[in-house]
Amino acid sequence: MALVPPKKRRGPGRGEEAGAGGAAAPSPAPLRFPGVTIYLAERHMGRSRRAFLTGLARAKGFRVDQTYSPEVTHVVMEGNTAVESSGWLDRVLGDSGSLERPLMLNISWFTESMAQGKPVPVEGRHCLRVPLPTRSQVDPGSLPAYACQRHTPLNHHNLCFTEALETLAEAAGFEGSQGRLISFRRAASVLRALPGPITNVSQLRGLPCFGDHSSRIVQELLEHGISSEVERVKQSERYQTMKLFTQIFGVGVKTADKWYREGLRTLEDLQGQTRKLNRQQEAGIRHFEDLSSSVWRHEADAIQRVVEEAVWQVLPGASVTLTGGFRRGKLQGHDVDFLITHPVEGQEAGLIPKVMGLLESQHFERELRRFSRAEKQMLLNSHGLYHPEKKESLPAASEEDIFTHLGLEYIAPEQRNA
DNA sequence: GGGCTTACG
DNA sequence: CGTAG
DNA sequence: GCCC
Repeated sequence: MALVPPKKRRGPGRGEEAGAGGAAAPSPAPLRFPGVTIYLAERHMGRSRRAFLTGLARAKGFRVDQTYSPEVTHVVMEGNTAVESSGWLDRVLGDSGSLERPLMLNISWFTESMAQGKPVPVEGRHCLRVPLPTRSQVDPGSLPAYACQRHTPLNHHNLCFTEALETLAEAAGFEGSQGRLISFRRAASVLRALPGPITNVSQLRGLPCFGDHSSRIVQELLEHGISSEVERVKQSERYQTMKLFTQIFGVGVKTADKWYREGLRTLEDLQGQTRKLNRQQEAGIRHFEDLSSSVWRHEADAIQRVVEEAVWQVLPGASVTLTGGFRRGKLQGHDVDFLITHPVEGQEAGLIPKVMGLLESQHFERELRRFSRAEKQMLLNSHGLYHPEKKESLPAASEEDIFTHLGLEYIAPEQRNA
């Protein structure tokens, strides 16, 4: 496995700006969301509104391009119909890239993202509604029955339907119906592999994993834009509580169900009494917020560089590879997975504790410098301590000296696993 | 009506 | 019983 | 719930 080269920071690549007619860009904020490039389709939006929205987004650190290019990840159109959006996309993409199509979104995704000051995860309601009649028929029959025989992109064309089916799968799991769970999941997976949106129930004919129930859900969504069954499930106290509880690290369906039957409903209910939580669950609740906050791809890249540095100090020649969701192209995740290997089998034995120790000592070092600056107004570097106001330098003769000058008790290296 | 991923702590 | 990819 |  090749070593991962230190990645160059991506240039801003704000897209061909400037053009002649573009509204004078008032010093846009630095780009904050690598991996998200917005294109606002002017149709139904109008030039002035488009310029206004562009300025708004750029001020919040979004990249907004004035012309369409393959780098665009999110196309936002005013209005709520995809009837002309697919035609629009066909025109701008030409025959070239059938893969790597951008997300086609209505203005709700844009306004929600502006309100939150960050790109919100794309959900079904953000997608352009697909009208009933249309050409672009999906060719069934040829779709293999196993997901491992199909190409399944992260971004696809049937989010409204897959979300609904995934909800039913999840709810089935909460009721202990593993069979139903897997069936709904397979049906959703099939839709993720289709080359275009389902626009008519007839297109489900012949697709694997689609029986009466899943087909009915899609039909309801096509006809009413909503499925009463799915809505009922999402509203239910049972679903909401089970979802909350099973999100806790260390809590599965069995435990969540037991708690539900005992009448518990909220995280506070769980913390309330000295409930018999095991260590894992206790940590799961304590770090609930942290574990549910999201990590962006560029943050994962930054973490990779940190991990690489530490790993290479301990084991030169080792390779650190990003795996998990980010390897599959996700822009957002809730953890960062690495695979660490070395060409000589066995060399990696015992690596992890060593790397942890190294990172922790780095953390201790960082804390020492932060303490020095914040509490003592002194700058600490490898040469020693410096007081910028008094302009005095305190060369570091020994570590003990530094601790003494900072008024700290000396902490031996083996006690620095912070 | 049986099967629905698998290994590990 | 839980977690992981 | 869907497939065999």
